Amino acid sequence: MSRSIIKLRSAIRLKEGWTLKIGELSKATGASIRSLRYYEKQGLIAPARTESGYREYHKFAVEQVKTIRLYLNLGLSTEQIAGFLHCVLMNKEAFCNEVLPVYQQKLQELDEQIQTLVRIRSNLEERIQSILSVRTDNESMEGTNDES
Amino acid sequence: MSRSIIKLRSAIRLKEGWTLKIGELSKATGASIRSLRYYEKQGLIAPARTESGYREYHKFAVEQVKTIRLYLNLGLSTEQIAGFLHCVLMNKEAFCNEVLPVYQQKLQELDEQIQTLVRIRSNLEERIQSILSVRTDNESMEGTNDES
DNA sequence: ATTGACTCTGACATTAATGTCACGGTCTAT
DNA sequence: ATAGACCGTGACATTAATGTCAGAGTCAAT
Repeated sequence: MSRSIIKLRSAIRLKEGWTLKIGELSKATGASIRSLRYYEKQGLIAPARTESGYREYHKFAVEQVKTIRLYLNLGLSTEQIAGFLHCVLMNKEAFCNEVLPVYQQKLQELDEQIQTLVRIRSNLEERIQSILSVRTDNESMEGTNDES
Repeated sequence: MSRSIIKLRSAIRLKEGWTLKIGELSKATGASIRSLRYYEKQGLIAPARTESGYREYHKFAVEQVKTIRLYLNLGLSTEQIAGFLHCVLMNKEAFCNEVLPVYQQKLQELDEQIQTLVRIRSNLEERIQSILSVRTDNESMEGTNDES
């Protein structure tokens, strides 16, 4: 079909670097192709499409995806990220009012999780010490039977 | 069919309290019926069956289930628990050699998880402080156009 | 006998991001 | 035009314990 149009598009893409295909974006960002498609389904990124259906990412998508991954690494969900991504891509984070409440909620969740883990850790530590002290006692009275 | 046998069995159960049905065990332990069946499938508990197929738990099963839940609350998996449950039900924990390595591995996992969460927490805290300080700066410049 | 409470099994759902596979279309260099 | 690399969609899997439902059988009291 319209070969000439496709060739023109290709020439532009190659010469000016305006767009990336999904594999190129994946390499540029470290996100897997699978993840890039997932981010799109979650409404975090909306690439254009070529006539043949290929995703066509603007070069700014590289920074956009890196930003998404930064927030994911903070433990935020794609849904939470979707709530302020549009703003933070255009402004400094501090000027996006949606960010702070999400951060503060996440901070509270983290504190609860840490507290839980630390409590379990203490319990476990005590039990280990208890076992070790019994072992020490028994070593000092050589002659008793260990069992599994 | 053999009504007399069933009646005899029932009489024994009621008079001596030798066995519990699953609902009774559930109430006695706080574990849901669903969970009790799950523990059985995971090999943690093996109730007898009546002629009609009902689970028939020995009264010691109450302590057994409470023990299982104690270990689950320490974050151990049913598979790990299965590895030493038999021993700890008959001996003191300290005499079961399978326990300590599991505890130590779990302790290490906990330390890693806590470390990760604390790291994320610090990052988040910094970002929150950064946003708050920007907000404060802007408030104090109310009406001025100066910028540093 | 009937009823209501209890039990049985088996199956599907839950959470969230990612991996992986199958099958088929597109692009590009030869 | 053909091969090989790339891309598309859709589906299933992953983890672990638990919830929930459906359909059917059992028990006990009337």
